[in-house]
Amino acid sequence: MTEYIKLNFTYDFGRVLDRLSMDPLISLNKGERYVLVTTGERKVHKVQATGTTESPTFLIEGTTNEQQLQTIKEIFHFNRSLEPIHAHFAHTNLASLFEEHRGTPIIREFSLYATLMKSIIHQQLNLSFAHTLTTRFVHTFGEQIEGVWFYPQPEVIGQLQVEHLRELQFSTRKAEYVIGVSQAIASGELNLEALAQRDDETITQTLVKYRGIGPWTAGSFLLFGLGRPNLFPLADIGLQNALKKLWATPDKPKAEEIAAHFPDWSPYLSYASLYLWRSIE
DNA sequence: GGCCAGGTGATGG
DNA sequence: CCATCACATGGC
Repeated sequence: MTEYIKLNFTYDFGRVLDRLSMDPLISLNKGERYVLVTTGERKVHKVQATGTTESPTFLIEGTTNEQQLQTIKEIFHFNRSLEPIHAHFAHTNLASLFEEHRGTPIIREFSLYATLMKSIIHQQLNLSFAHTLTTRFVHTFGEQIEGVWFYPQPEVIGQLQVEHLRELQFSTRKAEYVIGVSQAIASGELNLEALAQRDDETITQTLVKYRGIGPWTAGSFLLFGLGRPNLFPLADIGLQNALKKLWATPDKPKAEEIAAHFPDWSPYLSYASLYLWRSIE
């Protein structure tokens, strides 16, 4: 069935498509203003913008129940207004940044498992090679449904040997990480859907017990997997570079120098992170 | 050719 | 507990 959505806040879907188009595994059409969403339930949903940035409306195809519709709304930030966030940053030192990127939402990854796999694969790699590796991973072990690629299921990856991923040019360590985390999920020891109900701190403490998941990856899971609003990954090189540029300093700011602004930016640190990343893309 | 990349775990003090 | 280092490979 097709659902119609109308938002009562500024929302720039063009920017959303620009962002999503950086991921080679996502099918979208900028001209026709739609993206095909591949959820963890292995269903394809078409989300198409029909309105404007100031008066945003959307058509959502392929949902068969209310839960799926809610998932889509959460992925696209349709259920949370951006206005309070812009109002909050209007009187901070990031005001110009937020004005420049007005209406940019946090877009979540399409599945929690995919979030972890993608984050681990992307660790310490330049974006170009990271995309190559992720695409090989999905094309080799994933599944194509209705012409769209889905991430593999954890059961499939959990049964692989390190050599299988080495062939795709994974490092030995990265292969171990990906397989190990997949095994934990496949066995039921690690239940991401249940974990998602807990608070940020509990989720981080649970995830970092697994080899290959450190603070950065846990932060990515919270921010991009769950859309949590108050995350700022201090260790992230991209954010350090973005602030260096914004503040026009010769060196990257130290963690303490960045953290000093957290009181001003909270409880929306995630949006500060997101808009800073945008500023260097 | 050297340094870096949307880090992490192991090691040694 | 903190600083340092190996890891693995492509991009520039």
